[in-house]
Amino acid sequence: MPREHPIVAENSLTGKKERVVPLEGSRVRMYVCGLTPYDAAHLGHARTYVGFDVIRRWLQHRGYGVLHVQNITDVEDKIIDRAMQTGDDPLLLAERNHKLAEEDFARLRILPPHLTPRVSEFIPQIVELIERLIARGHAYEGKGNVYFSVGSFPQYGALTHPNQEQMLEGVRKDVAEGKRGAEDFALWKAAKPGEIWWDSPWGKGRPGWHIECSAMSNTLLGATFDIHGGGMDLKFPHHENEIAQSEAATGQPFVKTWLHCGFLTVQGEKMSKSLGNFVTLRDALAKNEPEVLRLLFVSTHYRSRIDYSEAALAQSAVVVQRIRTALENVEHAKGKDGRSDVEEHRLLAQLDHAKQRFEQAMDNDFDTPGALAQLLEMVGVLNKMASHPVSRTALERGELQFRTYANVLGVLPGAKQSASAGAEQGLLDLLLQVRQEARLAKQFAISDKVRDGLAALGFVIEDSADGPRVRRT
RNA sequence: GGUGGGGUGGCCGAGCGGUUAGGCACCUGACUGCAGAUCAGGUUUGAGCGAGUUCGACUCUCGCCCCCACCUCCA
Repeated sequence: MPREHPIVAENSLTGKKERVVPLEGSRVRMYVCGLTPYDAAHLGHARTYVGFDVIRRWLQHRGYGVLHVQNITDVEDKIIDRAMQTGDDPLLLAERNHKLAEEDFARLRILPPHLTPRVSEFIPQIVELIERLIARGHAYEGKGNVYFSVGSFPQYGALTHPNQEQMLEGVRKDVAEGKRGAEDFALWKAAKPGEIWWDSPWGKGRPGWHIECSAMSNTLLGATFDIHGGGMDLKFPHHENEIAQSEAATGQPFVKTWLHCGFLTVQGEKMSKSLGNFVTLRDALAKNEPEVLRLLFVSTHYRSRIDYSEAALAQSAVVVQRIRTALENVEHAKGKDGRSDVEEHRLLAQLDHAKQRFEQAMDNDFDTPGALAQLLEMVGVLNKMASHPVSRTALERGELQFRTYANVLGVLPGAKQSASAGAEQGLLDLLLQVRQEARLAKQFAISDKVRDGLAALGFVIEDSADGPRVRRT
């Protein structure tokens, strides 16, 4: 259990930075609004989930036990529409897309949530919650639909402070059957012909949007929990309605800290399926290392907007390569185990300083750009350690520290295939040997021809004090 | 229109009432046959505009301009 609680985070509910102190011991209960998997996951989704992944990793690094629940909204209008078009079973369609998204997220090194509840698995809990809301006078049935009575919950709007007009404009016109207050929203929708349905005390139907998150979080995390997150766009009406449903049903505060991620934009516009300007995560992963995408995401604060572009991605790739090079330099330096000296102590002290500032940055509302700056500071120190060279012990200590913090951001690149295997490796070694001999004989035209030729084939040769190094592009 | 967030050096992007953010790009030097990597240093006397508070503001206050998001489904 952490001895103290150094982390502060900006709570969307209050707009202020608040100390993160778990409601119960050192255990943080976190609910993140997940995907509605009617289609492939795109980079915008990736941004949000990497954001919460880093938050979770930092909480864990600080000694908290995080229970991470992230739902899958597998019963929803868009899924039903899509399934109707293709003739698919809506639940199977959702499950299929979810599996694909899960694979993508895993490749992005996003830690899987501990629980991934589906709406279709929580129908009894949802029905029970709606019944409770009706019993408490916060909901009513009309023509097979059930609505939440916004008027019965005077505290409505704590998160986004919508005015009356907004609440009225915010309602959906197509589900107005049997509705009393224009600002009321659906908890249960009567089934239309051909739609998926479940039996309920109000007839055949399905849950409205919003209610599933209240039912699932209440069942899995309790009436009150620590952190609830999602994209900025979910604040209104989704999260506002969740608060109303949950607090009206339990009479207890719903969530202590609300965290919202900013958007990924393309040329200044939000990346979304409806705008058609999205890049699927799968495509992005086919063209970029996962660490490059993560680095792009963490180089901006989680609440800020990230403008996606090829140029930004290219810049991230350069930084990832810089990290990889530093680790390679350290690896090579380990072979020549130097002496501990004053310089070594100075470098270790610099490393320690960067570590402290990294921690300060992360403690301060998960300031990943600030933390990244310190991580790159460590890269510089590591390179100095590699060229000094210092003792093997110091190198190993430095490397371990660096890896620990790089892992918090999830930007530690995996080793690239150093070269190749079998006969190819033999040919490569032979060419390098011939090139070395040419260099020693000052036959630079020949040695450069070998280097250029190999570069064209994807093998970059870099000469160093202790021989040539091969890197694959 | 309402609500919320923001406008920082060529580009990306933080913190902070006075002390170098960091990266990318570019230039110079060291190292190298050259290149690359790395290190050292430098470039733009940074802060949308105007006014105010202050010994001092990029950081606080007010006004104006502009951008984005939410207000319909949305991560």
